Amino acid sequence: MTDHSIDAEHSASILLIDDHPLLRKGVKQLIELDSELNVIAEASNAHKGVAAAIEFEPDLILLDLNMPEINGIETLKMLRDNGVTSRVVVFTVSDNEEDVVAALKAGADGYLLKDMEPEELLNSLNQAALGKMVISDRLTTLLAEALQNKRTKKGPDISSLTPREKQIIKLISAGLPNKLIARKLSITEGTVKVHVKHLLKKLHLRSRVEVAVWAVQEGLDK
Amino acid sequence: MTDHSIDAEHSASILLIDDHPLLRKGVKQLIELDSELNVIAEASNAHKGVAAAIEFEPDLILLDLNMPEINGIETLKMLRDNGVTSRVVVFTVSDNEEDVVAALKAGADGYLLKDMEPEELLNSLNQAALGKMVISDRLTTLLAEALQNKRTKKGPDISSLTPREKQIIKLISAGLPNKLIARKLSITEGTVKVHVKHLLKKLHLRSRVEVAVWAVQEGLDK
DNA sequence: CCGCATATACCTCTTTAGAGGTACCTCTAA
DNA sequence: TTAGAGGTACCTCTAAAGAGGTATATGCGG
Repeated sequence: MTDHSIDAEHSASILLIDDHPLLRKGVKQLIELDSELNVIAEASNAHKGVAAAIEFEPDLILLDLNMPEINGIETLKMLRDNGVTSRVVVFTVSDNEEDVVAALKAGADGYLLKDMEPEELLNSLNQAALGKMVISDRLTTLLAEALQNKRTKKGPDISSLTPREKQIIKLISAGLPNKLIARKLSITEGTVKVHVKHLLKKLHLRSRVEVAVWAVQEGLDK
Repeated sequence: MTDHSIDAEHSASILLIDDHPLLRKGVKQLIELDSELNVIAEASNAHKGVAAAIEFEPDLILLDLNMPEINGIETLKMLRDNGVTSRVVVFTVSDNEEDVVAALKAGADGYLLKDMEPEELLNSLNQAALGKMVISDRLTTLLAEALQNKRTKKGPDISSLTPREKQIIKLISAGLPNKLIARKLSITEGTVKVHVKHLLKKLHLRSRVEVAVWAVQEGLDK
């Protein structure tokens, strides 16, 4: 019994989703070299991956793009639609611009190429587990060009928000707790929580703090 | 039994701190006309006021400035030092610039003059209860001048923060929960909570959301 | 007319945040 | 050398936040 429950505080749990068993094996062995990282589950396709993500709630999901039937982008959307809030890092051989942009727009928290150095991969995964966006260095130029061409700068999509939700965002950004928001709008706190929940899902954000920061940066807080 | 527990969600509790019994009586009668506002306690001096604030945890505190022995500004500082996070609105006859600036720098959430119209007072108190800063109209010019003369624009004081606390602020602004902050700094979640607690007290803020918004607006989030 | 989106309400449940306290260690200034 | 500030750790306790579910009323476009 190697139940190191104390380590639970400090080691990040990882779910691998990739259709190549050999690659999963290799990545798993590599990751196990790092005491801060821990592979808690593996999945060979989108359906199994989503199920595993829901069951194990990993801190981090390593997701392959080129999978049969359902590709990585679709898998990522399925994960988000099923309420999975784990950090998702795409791990693929494709340095195709469309793939990179599509993954990031779909809410990926990172995009790593499979030909990177093992030490670099471990380092990147640690950063990702800590909430940092990780992108392979080779992609920076590509990303810069993608941003120049299309002003796709919007991560979250404001247009999908209802008037009520925009109203809630302003109040969150003013630092008000749900109870005060409820009083101000003359609705119950429970209803405010529903709106906040919807907001987080639509914007692919993880907490009201991220909503507030995003709103202030986008100038939506007034 | 008139236990309108349902109204508790919607009516703001108020503590009056003023050394004039007659004025307290008058204000209380006025406030009781508004079903959204409810005077739950009164105090005639600073000590009783602080004790009452700790005991009743009112949503809003109406605070007189000109009191014998301990004045309103000192009372306000005592309240904050004792962990009272209620909204505090100064209610006084003084339109003296030093008083206004001192009250606001000490963390007052409003500054209302006693010669204002009753309806206006009720309206202002409702706004204050909802988290809005309320200032009597007559003071706007005065405030503008005060800001021109001294660049006293800093509400919270950044200089009092330790390096560790500034570090925590950046991570909060990045949207990280305490657990991830702890991992990133290789300390325990409990210790992170201690730092956050100190931050909130020093900056006179009420939640990590307010910290994040403030940091982003001040450009401290990087 | 139906189906869908929106807004509201209420419910349970778990996790996160925050207040309060004690304690220990290190460094520095009085 | 002592006192204080800063950082860390751990403890309990309450409140807030968020996920999940069900349900009702309204308005609007097919």
